[in-house]
Amino acid sequence: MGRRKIKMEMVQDMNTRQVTFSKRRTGLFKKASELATLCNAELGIVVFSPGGKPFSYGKPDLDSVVERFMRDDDESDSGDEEGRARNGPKLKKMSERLDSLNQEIEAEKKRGEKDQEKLESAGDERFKKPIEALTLDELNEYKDKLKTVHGRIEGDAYRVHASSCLLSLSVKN
Amino acid sequence: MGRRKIKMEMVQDMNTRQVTFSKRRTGLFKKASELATLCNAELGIVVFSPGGKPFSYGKPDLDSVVERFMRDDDESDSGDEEGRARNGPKLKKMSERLDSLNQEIEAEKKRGEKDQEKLESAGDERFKKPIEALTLDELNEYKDKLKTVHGRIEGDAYRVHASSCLLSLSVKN
DNA sequence: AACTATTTATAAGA
DNA sequence: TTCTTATAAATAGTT
Repeated sequence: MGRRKIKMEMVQDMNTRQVTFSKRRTGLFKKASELATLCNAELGIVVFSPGGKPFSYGKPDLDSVVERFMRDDDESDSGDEEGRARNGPKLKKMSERLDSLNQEIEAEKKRGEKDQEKLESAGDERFKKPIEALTLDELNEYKDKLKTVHGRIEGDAYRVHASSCLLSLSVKN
Repeated sequence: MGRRKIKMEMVQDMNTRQVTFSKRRTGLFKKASELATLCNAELGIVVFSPGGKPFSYGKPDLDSVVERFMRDDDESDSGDEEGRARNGPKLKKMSERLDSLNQEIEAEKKRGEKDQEKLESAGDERFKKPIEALTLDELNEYKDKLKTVHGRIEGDAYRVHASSCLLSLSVKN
């Protein structure tokens, strides 16, 4: 659709890839809003840029669309394509999902305990209380401490840890 | 993009609208898969046709994208447009969401009790035990009974009732 | 479901 | 990042 046809494979040059993402994300959201308007359809989109930043579009809003989809029992015609579409996290799958999150949380709690031991020996006594009792601010501090203790933590694994703890907190109210 | 330019407003003719939806949904999903491929990006889309049928696309799959988005703390650049994009149901909002669902569940339980009274007087004793103790199969039977008792139940309200009960069950494990 | 005349999206380049 | 423009791609109306 441009000066020349391009191969449908990941754009190698990082710069070009970012530019392509930017342009095409804009185009995709525009198409989405047109579809929503022309057909009075509800829809939601979530995209992560190559850099990991989240973008979203929703009509009337993402939450309601996702919720409606979750609630819908299993009878969706799903799209397909290379990255297969699926019958989303329908109700039945919600429990599996929650289970898996809880397992993650449990696992991370244990890891957290080990980290705490290291922290204690590092002299900081503030984080001895159970992780559920920490405030969000404290959790952020804790996060930084953990980074120090771990030395070099790969971003992804760390993110899971932190978000699992946060989720634990929010679920418990 | 066609024989002539069209106004960006809901297509009036039902038939044309359905055709437009079909063509454009296909186009949208194709654009999505191209974006995902070219930029190695994760993305998920959910759309409801004018007839209310759900369609979805996801790479690697819708679940993981939605989950990742939910976990992501608040720092998303969100898109915009007429149907505003939002910072989705981020972690903090998850608890509110759960609260609201729980309230729904509580309300529906009470309604369920009244229904049960009617059911009892209708002679069926099987559903006296607390709703949490019912199996999914029993719940489905119960569902059908309720339909009978209620006479004519509007689809949407009923759907909320049923899914709330199911969610309640799954959340309790 | 296929076919095109047109409108749109966009790859390069500035 | 924003704009320009040559070209590829999507699609509105038609068959």
